[in-house]
Amino acid sequence: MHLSEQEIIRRQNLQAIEALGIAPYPAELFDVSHHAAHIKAVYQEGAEGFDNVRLAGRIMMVRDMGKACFAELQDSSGRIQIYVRRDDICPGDDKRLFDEFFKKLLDIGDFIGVEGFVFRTRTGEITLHVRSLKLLSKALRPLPIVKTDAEGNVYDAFNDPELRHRMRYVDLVVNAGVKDTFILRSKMIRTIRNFLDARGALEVDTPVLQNIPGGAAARPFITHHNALDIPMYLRISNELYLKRLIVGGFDWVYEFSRNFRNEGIDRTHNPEFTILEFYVAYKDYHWMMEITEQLLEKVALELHGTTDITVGEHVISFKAPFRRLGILDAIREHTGYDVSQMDEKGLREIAQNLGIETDASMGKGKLIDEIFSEKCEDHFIQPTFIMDYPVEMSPLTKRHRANPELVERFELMINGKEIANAYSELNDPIDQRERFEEQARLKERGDEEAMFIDHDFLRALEFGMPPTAGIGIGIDRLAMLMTNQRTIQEVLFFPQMRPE
RNA sequence: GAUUCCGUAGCUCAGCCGGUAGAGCAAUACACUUUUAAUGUAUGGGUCCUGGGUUCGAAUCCCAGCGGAAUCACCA
Repeated sequence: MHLSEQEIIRRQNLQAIEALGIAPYPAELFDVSHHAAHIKAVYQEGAEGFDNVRLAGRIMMVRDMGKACFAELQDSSGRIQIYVRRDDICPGDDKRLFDEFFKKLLDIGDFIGVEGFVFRTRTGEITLHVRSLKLLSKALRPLPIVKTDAEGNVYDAFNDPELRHRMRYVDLVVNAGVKDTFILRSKMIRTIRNFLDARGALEVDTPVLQNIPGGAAARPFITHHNALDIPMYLRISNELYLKRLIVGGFDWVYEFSRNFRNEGIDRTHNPEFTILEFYVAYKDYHWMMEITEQLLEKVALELHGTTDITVGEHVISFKAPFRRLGILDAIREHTGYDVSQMDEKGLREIAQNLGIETDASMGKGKLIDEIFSEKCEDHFIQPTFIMDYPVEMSPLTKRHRANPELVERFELMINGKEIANAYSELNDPIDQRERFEEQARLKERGDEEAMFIDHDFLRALEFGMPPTAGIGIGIDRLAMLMTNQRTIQEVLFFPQMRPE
């Protein structure tokens, strides 16, 4: 095992600490009474309750002044300065606890617990004057120290994405703001959960390991069940299970579903990701648009106190209602072509005029989808419901009430990206069987993402499913918007990477 | 999966017309009793990603591999 100079020194310090009779990893609890941020927020001179304060955290910086030191202690809430004077922590003749242990053997990154009283230094810094100090855990590796000056300039930032993501624990300790992103993500999920629960929705758990990976068009991860000796799949979607629960008589079910798709990794894709799905009986996709815009408006308000959210160069308004636009109208708006009455041949010509590569396998629906995603999608920065997709692309969606070539589907576009996908759910079991059979034909022709036929799901539909609206909302992408992050890796604690 | 760029001290980076490996922070030692990213002085620290090749000589040039980033493809 190769150790750097600094690691060797820390191991020597560890041994020296033990030689002084001090436990480097004590077992007993340390009774924390306060947190740094709270003290800094509420402390006033002469205030009660600040004379027996117990804090615990990492030492992040030491300013050595000889017989006294200033140090910065970082706990889960933030940093606070502590003042350690030799004669306070070593009242007798034996000064080793300060001269040896504190000044020489403690390192940046070590966890300590301190007890003392809060005061304000002559430069105005709220500080804990330490009366006693205890080592709680010794750190054997040096942290990359990031410094920030009074103007907010950051020096020596720990900013290599590979190291930050592989060692997120270090990233969280040293990079201010990383924690805040994840706290905001958590608050976002809590807000959504509260919103749904308040309306009577039931949070449910459905299988992650599935026999048939249904509900979406994607390549699954395959595994194997030994006792049953059958292949199993990590779910690409939980859609078909939530619909079974609607068949069973629940009015509104939801699940934050961790899905797995065996596809590329880039700044908007991770092999496992989270989608909120919910299904509501007796509703349609118009109702779903209303509840979705209310939900997102609520999330923006809870997280930021405003509906205007800054995302990169844009300010995005989450104020409901959002714009609604048919996909064919969107194409007319951004290409000038009216494709509503066109046949496949006409669509192919237009696609080619627009510089889109086409091939013979593309049907009408696929061509419309291509034209939209190549030429239109990027333009929808403000939240927009794109509605009424071609039927070919949507095997689980009810046909449009007024136009049988379309389906009652919308995708919510924000910042040029799809954030949500929703339908009036197909509940006609005969139509559903035909659509599955069409998918099966595509699969036989080599389309790896075409859907499997799920006979049990068809059986469920044959028992009868009420008219239902359903939606999937990309939680990671929504978190990117709400935290103004440009990569999915920044909103996942441990994004997938190649093993070291 | 394709293309381009990158990989040097614990961290951030320089060095790359081939000629003994550099800086700042961090570390070590000493001095300093209230400091605010950076007190002063001194010191130590590197399989220059890995493996091959060219060369008298490679961190530097060439090839392959590994890892990362960006763009594209697939997808949410």
